[in-house]
Amino acid sequence: MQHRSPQFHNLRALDRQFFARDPREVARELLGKLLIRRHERKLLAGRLVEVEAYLGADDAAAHAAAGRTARNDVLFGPPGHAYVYLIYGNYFCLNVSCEPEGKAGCVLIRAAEPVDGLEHMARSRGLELGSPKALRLIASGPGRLAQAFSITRARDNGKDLLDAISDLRLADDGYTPQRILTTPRIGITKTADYPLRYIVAGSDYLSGPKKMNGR
DNA sequence: ATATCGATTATCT
DNA sequence: GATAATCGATATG
Repeated sequence: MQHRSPQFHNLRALDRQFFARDPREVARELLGKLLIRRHERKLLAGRLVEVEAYLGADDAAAHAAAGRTARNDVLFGPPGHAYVYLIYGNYFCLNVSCEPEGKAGCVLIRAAEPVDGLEHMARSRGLELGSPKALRLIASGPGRLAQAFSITRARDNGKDLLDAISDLRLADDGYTPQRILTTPRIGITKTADYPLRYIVAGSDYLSGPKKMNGR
């Protein structure tokens, strides 16, 4: 018997053209969309509440700024694909490639509200679901989110996130966030003043200090 | 060949 | 609020 979550009514794939645009537009419109993962026969899902745009040569904080390398190759490829990299030797970060093929740009997926597969994600994060704070710790940060969804570079870098068959994808269930705020990006030193972080106002599942979240 | 630096997080004080 | 952990990419000699 297949369990079907009520949140998954009217699930639509996103268009390739949706991602073939400036990362700033894509980032803003990605808020509220679903990240969906199939892992070890489990369905995992989260609603995006925090993302950041990274541009090309004119954005020194972007991995693409120094040009195309083996590491960032996906950023210069077709839009809508996963760019996964290791950060600080400890965690992975998930990005979606943007812009038409040949031009670099991406959106970093920083936080999501857990929607389905909470038990499995909590276990991946080493959390006990009993405590009220556990929900907030599942995917409130790029490293945490990758861990919750079992995302690694070896497993996921380069994957097409629009393929309905893929075990990692982005989809639209028609939900639209009420209010969106922009702030400077978190954790960078170069071009640190660009307001390229987009968050769902008032969400309980954001990363970073409260002052960065409009409170 | 060696040193430094991160698009972070957990665990302290 | 401060710091250790940890390793690949990049800078420096």
